[in-house]
Formats: sequence, structure tokens, C-alpha cells
Amino acid sequence: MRVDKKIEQVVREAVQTVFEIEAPEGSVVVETPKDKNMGDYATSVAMRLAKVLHKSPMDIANALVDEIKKNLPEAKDVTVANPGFINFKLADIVLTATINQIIAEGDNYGKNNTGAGKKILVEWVSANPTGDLHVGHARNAAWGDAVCRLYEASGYDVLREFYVNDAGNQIVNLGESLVSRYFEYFGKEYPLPEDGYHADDVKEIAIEIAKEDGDKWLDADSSERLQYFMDKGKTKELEKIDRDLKLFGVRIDSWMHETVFYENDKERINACLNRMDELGLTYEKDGALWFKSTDYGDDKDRVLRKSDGTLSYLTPDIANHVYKVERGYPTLIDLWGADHHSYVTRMQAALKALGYPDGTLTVDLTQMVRMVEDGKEVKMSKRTGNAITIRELCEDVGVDAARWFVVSKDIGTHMDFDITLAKQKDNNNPVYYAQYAYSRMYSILTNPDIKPFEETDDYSRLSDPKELQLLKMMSEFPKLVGEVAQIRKPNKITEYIMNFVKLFHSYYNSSHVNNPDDPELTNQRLGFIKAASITLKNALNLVGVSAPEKM
RNA sequence: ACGCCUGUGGCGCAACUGGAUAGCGCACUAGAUUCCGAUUCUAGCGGUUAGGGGUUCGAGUCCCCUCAGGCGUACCA
Repeated sequence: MRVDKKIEQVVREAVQTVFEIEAPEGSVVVETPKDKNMGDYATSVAMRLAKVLHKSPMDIANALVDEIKKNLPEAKDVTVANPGFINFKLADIVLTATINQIIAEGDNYGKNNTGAGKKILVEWVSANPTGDLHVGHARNAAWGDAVCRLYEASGYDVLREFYVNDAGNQIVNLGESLVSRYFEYFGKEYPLPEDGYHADDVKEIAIEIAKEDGDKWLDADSSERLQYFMDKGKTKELEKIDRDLKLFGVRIDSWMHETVFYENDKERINACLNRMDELGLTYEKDGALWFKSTDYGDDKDRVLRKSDGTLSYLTPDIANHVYKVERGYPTLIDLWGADHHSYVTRMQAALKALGYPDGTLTVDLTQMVRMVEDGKEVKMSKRTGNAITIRELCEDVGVDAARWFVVSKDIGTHMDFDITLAKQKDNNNPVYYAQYAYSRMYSILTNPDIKPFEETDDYSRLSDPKELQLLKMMSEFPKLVGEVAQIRKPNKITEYIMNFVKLFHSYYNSSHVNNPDDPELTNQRLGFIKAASITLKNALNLVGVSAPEKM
């Protein structure tokens, strides 16, 4: 059993025994103090019970401490501190015991059951299939993927979904743009639409079509031609998105096409509209159908069906979200660009209006990324003159650095991506610093001059304060993963890694693992290094960064 | 004009989601070390958490007002 859980249980029982009350929900909080001198763990339960028990926190803490001590052999020391904290200092053996546990669990170390099998659907990236993914998408993609990894490691049943907006005007524009470029290829003129796509990748697709099909579309029926170019363009753009996400290490399980909701005579959409109509949520005005979203917190009502009879973007997306729940996912997470933030309220209003409980849909917004090189903002790719793509970013700074950088800063804040730093191959670059720690561990474990690690149950020789501190961090890793999953903040993982490797590098320089005169200590330290390397590798994996054996 | 997000030492970020003396890296100053893989360690400097008020045992964190920056306010998607 995890030590923090054990402490929580013992404290809860002590409250029961000493005060003969059930500790209220949320009152027994076990945390790790900021100041290491306070102890390894602490609980603020005495302060939280002060009101209920009509006693001072110090009195409560003092009354509990003996009972806790009696039932907690894992603690070397249990003390009370102002204004009523109960602090726990763990016995070294508790820490060293985690070594074999980590080695036994291997790649699974860090997994926990916080999610308890709860089904959760994460929709992210969801870029329009009209062009290449750029750096803004990279932030969204890496963050969402890391969130999914955290959920998966914490026992949630996750579906990773990409919503493909393939039914709107932008696809018509894509088709028209392709037709225009196709004509251009054969030396003929066809107007590029005003909102058309000018980027080179669209041109390349047009050339591909020209090479595959020849000039047969020049004289074809225009609506048939447009449909063909729309389909072809969409497919090829999606193939590129898929390819780039794979390059970036991002896995998508489910590609949900907007057009699906238009199938079978808009069966799903109409079902939604009927439900909304029956609930009295809609009205007709100026020839359009409106959703009374103002009744649910929106600042204006929203159009569902435009006066020309076509649907607004919102309508199939409501059906999309309803369909997610109907597929058995009661909890939905969306990760959108900050430019969509006004859309959050209306989507939540729609779900609320349809009777889904609050909290069904959580939307996180990803703020903007500015690319900075040599202290100056880089707006455009030097090679293409267009927005910098994920692919270029990966080629330029590498997948690991790209992912690390975008995940290490909270998604809700504006970020500057320091290209210069990301490219550096020295300790100023946090990715390099972290990966280098893993390489060092690997190099120790495979050093031919050191006798390979032999399994043991005895780690009593490990007493270096840095070793014990590292062990404590290692033992807390599964708890951290579970907590971070719930708040969806993978930047906490990169932070953990940084603190961990900083301590490791320091340890490496102060304490030699290899002591030829002391094979017992050497072997115990090898076990420790092995467990440390497993923890570090698993932590890096959670944010999609590799753990290289050699650099 | 309104709405949402952000504001923490010179710079980049934390603060366990309301807990203890607001931490860490870079930079800067002084000293030590140079040994498994590119050094690392110790100490110091630096803060009225944008400003003001409130809530309570306790606020960087929650509420209100002001200021600054970003984004948004379509019968576009």
C-alpha cells in the first residue's frame, strides 16, 4: 500500500478512536510540505476539524499524535507543529523498499487507479483539413496527447478523438482553390476564391491530382469536378495531418467526421433538433432557427439553421457531443484554440439545455504560441514563407525538444517558444539536461567495469541524503501521476522531471556508484540507479519524450 | 463597449488547487571542486505576488473594483 494512503487511513482511524467522529469528507488531506525539514508528509486535519470539534488545532493535533504513532510503524517520527500541522518522517526502510517495487513494475511503474475505469473522451487537435498543422496545433497536440497518457496511466478508459470539420464552406474553398491550381498547372485560368487557400501544400495536392488524372477535369461538369476536388483535397490533407501527428508521437483512436452527421438524411442532427424543439429551446426568427442559449448563460441566442436552409457550425457539433455521450462517455474533454473561447459557453449551454449534468463537458483552451529565435519573434517559416509547420518544427529542433517545450508551460498562458534554446545541446536546454540524466544512468548500469546488478532485499547501506531524497521522489511518482491526471496539467510532470534530474546530477557528482572496495554498497546503489532510471523513463514517456540510452 | 484568459525578483517558470518563512533555473557576486560521460557544489544578491478593498483561524490562490497585455464578440468554421 502506498505510504500516503496508509497515513491517510491511520489518521482517519485515529480521529475515529480519539474523538469518536467520522472525519468529514475532504478533511484528511495528506500532503508533502514545501519545506523538507518539516518531514516527508504532513496533514492539516487538525485545522480542518477545529470548527467541528470546537477545539484549537494544536489541542486536536496533540490528542491525535500518540494514536497515530502507535499504528504507523512506517513513520520514524510523528510531530506536531504550529498552527496544528502533524508532520511525518518516514523510516529509511520504507523508502528503500520501493526500489524492488519499481524494478518489479518496470514500464508500469507510475500507473495508478485514480480513474477506476471511468470512461472519458478527449477531443483535440481537430484542425480543419485544409492545410498543414502549424506550431499552434503542436502545442494543442502535444498537450492533449500528454493529458491522454496521464489518464491512461491513471486507470481511465480513454478514447482519443479528432473531429474533422469536413462539411463547411472551408471545404468548398479548398476544392475551388485546388481547381484553380489544377488549371494553373495546365496553363489555364480559373479564379482563386477570395477566401481560398494560397499555401504551397494546396498547390502540391493540385499537382498530384493533375499527375494522377491528367487533364480530364478541365472540361468536366463543374459541380462534379468540385465535388471530386473537395473529396480528394480533404483526403490528402487528412493523410498529411495523420502523418505529421504520427511523426509527433500523437496517437488518435477515432476520426469523427462532421459529414457523418449529415448522413442518412441528417438522422442524428434532426434527432437533436427535435429534442431541442420538444424542450422548447428553439424559435424561428428572420427565416432562421435559433437556440435560446441565453437561458443557459450565453450572452446571445445562436443560430442553428440559417435562413438559406443550411446549418450553422454549431448544429452538427451539438449532435457530435450528444453522440459522444450516447457512445458511453459521460465525461467529455475538449481542447480548443483560445480563438474559439466564445464557443465554449454555447456548447455547454446546449448540453445543459438537453439535460446533461453540469461537468459533462470540460473545455480547456490553448493560448497562443510565439516562436522566438535569437530573441526575435519568428512569424513565418524561412523556407516556405508560410506559417511554421509541425513537420518543420520537428526537423528543426527535434520531436523531443518540441514536445517538451510546449508541454512544460501551462496551456492557459501565452508562451514564447525559444527555438535557440530548444536547439542547444547543453545543460541550459532542459530536455537535454533531463535526457542526459537517463543516459548517465544507463551508462552506469551497463558499465563493463562494474559487476552487474544482482537482486537483493537489502538496501540498508543506502543512506546518502540525496539518495533518500531521490527515493522519496520516486516513491511519490504514482501519486503525482494520478493527481496531475485529474487536473490535466502535464507541465507538472516536466517540472517533476527537472527537479528529479537536478538532484540526480548533483548526486552523481558527489557520490560514486562504483566502489570497487565495497561490492555490497555498489550493488545496492545499482539497484537504486535502476529504479531511478525506470522512474525517469516512465515520466519522460508521459510527456512523449524519449529516454535515450546514448546521446 | 462587453466577455474570456493572463499578470509572481532583471528574464523564464513553481507554489501540492485555501496551509507553515512565496520556491527553482538563467543571469549576477564570492569560494570550493575538476573523479563512472560534456563538471558540479556551497553561500550570497534580488519580492508590498500589477494596485486597492473584502471573505476566515489562514489568501499568490476565492469575491468586488481599478490598471496593463492577449484573444474574442458572424445567419464563418
